[in-house]
Amino acid sequence: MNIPAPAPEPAYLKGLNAPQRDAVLTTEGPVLVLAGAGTGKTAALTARLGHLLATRRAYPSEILSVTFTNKAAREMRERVGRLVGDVVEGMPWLGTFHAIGAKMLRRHAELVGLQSNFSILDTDDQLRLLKQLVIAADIDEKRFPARSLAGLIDEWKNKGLVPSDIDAGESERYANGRGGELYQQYQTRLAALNACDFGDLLLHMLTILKRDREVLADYQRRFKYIMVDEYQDTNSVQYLWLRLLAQERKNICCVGDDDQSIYSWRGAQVENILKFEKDFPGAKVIRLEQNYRSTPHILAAASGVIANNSGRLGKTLWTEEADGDKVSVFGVWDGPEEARRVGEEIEAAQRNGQSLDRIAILVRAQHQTREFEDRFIAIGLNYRIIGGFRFYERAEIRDALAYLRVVHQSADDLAFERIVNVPKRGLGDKAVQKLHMLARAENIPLSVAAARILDTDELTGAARKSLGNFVIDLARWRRMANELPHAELARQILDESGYTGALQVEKSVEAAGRLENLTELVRAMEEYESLGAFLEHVSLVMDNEAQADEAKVTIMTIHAAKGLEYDTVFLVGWEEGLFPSQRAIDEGGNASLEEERRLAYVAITRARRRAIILHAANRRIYGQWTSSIPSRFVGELPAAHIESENSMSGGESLWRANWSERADPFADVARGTGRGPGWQRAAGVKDGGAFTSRTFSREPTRVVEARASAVSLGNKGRSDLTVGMRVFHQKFGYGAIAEIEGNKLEIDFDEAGRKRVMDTFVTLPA
DNA sequence: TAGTTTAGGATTTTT
DNA sequence: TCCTAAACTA
Repeated sequence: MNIPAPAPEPAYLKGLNAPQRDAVLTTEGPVLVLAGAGTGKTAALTARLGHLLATRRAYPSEILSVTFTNKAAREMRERVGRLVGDVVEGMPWLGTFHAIGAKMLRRHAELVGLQSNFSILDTDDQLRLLKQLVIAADIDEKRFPARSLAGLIDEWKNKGLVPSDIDAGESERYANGRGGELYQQYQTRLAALNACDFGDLLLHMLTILKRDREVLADYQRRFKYIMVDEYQDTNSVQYLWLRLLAQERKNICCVGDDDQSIYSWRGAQVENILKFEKDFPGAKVIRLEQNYRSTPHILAAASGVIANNSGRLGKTLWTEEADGDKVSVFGVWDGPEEARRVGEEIEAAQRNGQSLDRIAILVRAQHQTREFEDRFIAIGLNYRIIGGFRFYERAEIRDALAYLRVVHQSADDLAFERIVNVPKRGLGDKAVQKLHMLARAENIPLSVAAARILDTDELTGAARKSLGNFVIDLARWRRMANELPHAELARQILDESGYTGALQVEKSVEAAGRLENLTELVRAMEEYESLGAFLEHVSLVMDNEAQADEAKVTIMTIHAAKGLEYDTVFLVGWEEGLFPSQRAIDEGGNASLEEERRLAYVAITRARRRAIILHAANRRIYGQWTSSIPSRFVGELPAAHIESENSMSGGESLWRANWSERADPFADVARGTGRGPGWQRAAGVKDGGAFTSRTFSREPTRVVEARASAVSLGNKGRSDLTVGMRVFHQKFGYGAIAEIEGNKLEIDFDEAGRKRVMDTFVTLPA
């Protein structure tokens, strides 16, 4: 008898549980997947993508899948690739919000007054630009730091507000109501620089989608399916942007976990996930609750802590894993002892055959890493710190990139300013100020102003000669940009500019490292098809995966650890004032504390087998020794799932004396509320992998060439000047106009003799 | 213009 | 305490 063979199951469904399958197979209509920590979210998401492709519901180019981090995008691309093969290479709309925003914006740049080769400024450029504007607006930068304006503008952009949306109340938040005005000026300046910042990548696109029905309709038609990862982290622009795009077909699938929302300070709106069903009526909500990562004790500890938060969507995580070890809580005397203790534990784990790669130390704030670094150096333990300085943030890399930016996009004044005197060319503040003056008066980029000022006597001697050479170099490099492979171009620029030369002369250890970094940069360039594509990559994909050579313990912030997992996790510095941070306690009220608690939840759920929580009784903060009490989160851990130990040299009594004598609301850290459902057990989902993204964006239109002579450009001069008139010049004093040629003047100065100057530099005598 | 001193300030940071 | 950015001096 023939028993009908069951239909062969597609490979991408293998190993998925019922709700995961549901998430994969529900392709039509809005879907919200509430995925708790370690519940196989990425597996479901990638399988869903694979399913859409394998069943030919959509071509790769018809699926929009957005993530927040490059790492997540890379991982998804890689995993989908494994499921469906090379088709994934053709998935042009898989990426971070910003990368996708940039890609779209390059196609429609002219709709918001940009050219398609616009530069993307990083926060450093942004700050320098704002500083200039603040000073120009005669605002006391001491009282109203440009940094806070930057934060404010960022916030507005995250909310989807353009300058005209800023009302008086909002504007009040900077320099007595001048916030809106400065925001407007900033945007105007960006347009002149043919540049935009990170926020603009999304905000400009939102403006276009709202204003241009054709463009919107085109994308709505194009994207048959939309998938969003980490939905709890979306901010308002991202939300509005998604809603517009999904409005037509409504095939949107958002995956997230309200308990892991830890970026509200960056504008993320947990509300977005909470109101999904309202935004998309008839939405199907799927909960992934089986945890494949951690032991029951770890899950119980995490659940016990997060249960103290209100307004959650609520999930009940469970596992099939065996009990394992209870969560350890160690009280130690001070910071150094904490580091010592962690070091010992790690060495013990190592002796048990555990790889350092599977161990992590999670800190609340970056500065906590130092203590461990010091200790690990002392005992010779391999470690790696995530965060800190990234490759593309190093000064030499940014300098090199600035050279390339100026060559690629001549209006990029910020890049020009950065490198005009690097290496030292004797072009200091004064010379740059003159260029600025001319550039502003004539409404031209600095690099053009540089060329024009040479036709005059504004600059003399060494500065003039030096700038002359620089202008000639720039012009040559721009010419070469069209002829040479871009990596070769970069090599030549670095060489001919004297940049590498200056480093070679230096002969210090750092200089040698910098040269190495530059070599590495040039090598990296070779992987991109054009200079434009490379620059796009570095501005958006500023993470460089640490290459995995030897096994190392990882030290990083909890924020950086989101989405990762380790066998053994040390959670250090669980003290009031550190975690939760003092800021969260003082400001922001309950909402801030709840975010800290979610952070604690994220931290605990990174652990697969062992979680060790530490708190010190004394800690040095900004050089001051301060005694501290255990974090309230320690008290929220369910007693049944933890094991406390006090390893302080002075013994328990001393420790207690230390903090119980201070009338402290948390001195009675209640350890035993006996919270926590009965948990059970599972397998592992692993993060990781590397993929070097290669980007789109063909070489843009020819760069605007800086001319050595301004006359040919036919600038019209000032109409208020005539030959014979007496004028005043800052440097040369009084004189009479002998000749006028466009915007350039020949003047016989009383003291200085005959000079050529730009008309913008002279004034009529009073 | 470039090197040196001093005052202030100091979470988390996907892009 | 320690790092960065601005004022200061050679």
